[in-house]
Amino acid sequence: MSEDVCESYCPGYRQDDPHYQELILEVAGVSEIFKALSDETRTKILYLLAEGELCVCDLADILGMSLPAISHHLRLLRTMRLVKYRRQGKQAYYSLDDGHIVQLIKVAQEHFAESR
Amino acid sequence: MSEDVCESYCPGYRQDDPHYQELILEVAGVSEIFKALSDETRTKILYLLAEGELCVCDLADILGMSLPAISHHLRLLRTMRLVKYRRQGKQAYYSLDDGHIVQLIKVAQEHFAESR
DNA sequence: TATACAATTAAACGATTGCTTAATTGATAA
DNA sequence: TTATCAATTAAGCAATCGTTTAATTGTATA
Repeated sequence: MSEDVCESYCPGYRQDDPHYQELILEVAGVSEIFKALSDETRTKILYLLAEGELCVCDLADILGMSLPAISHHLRLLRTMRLVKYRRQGKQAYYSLDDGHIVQLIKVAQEHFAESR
Repeated sequence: MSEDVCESYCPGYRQDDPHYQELILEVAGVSEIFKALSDETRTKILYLLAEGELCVCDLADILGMSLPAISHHLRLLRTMRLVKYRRQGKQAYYSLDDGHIVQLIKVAQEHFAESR
């Protein structure tokens, strides 16, 4: 809890300064987006769909995973409005619903490449 | 497993096309970065440190959490080379080691704001 | 010295995550 | 209709995660 913090605060930090509280409000909820991308399978799914729509079994084949596993991830991405789908016959074709996400992946990609 | 995929593949997808395998290699490992940001506390820590260095007890005070909890998160961010620290007296002052990360947070912030 | 305190570490826990297998739904084709 | 197959859903499970409490380390000061 916040009771057992040091009593001699660091220079530059004022406990009564609302500045820091405003800062953490700015990023509240943002990590939800990162949570969607924190799983490698989901990052790959989104990156693949950036090329064009794919059905669930194709994704399962490309990623070497089971249909339920992929379907599970797609449901999460669906509820987050990151992907959309259309049914055609037996298949369900998934595509990106939010193109910005791929930009986010590409930015992270650059950082990842630099830090090697 | 990849055995029970549909045998009638979707139009546009060729199983023997190496293109998709190359694609998923491009993003392999990238989700590590997102994992670091998938926890709201860690996102807030990085965002706070973008303003300037802070010691552990200040972070604990600002975020209303215990010292061990904050220390735990800082260790993870440290091993990922996202933050660095210097010791001065009893305190340990943490600061950003990778400024790019904040840019990543800000990009996500825009997307988050747009999707509301 | 001895005491105080910031910080880290260790152990333990409850909650969440990602996968599996099995059952179910929905749509096409025989 | 019946059979087939893509996709989803449900239940169960191991592994991981984030926190807590307690113990430990390291530094400064009385």
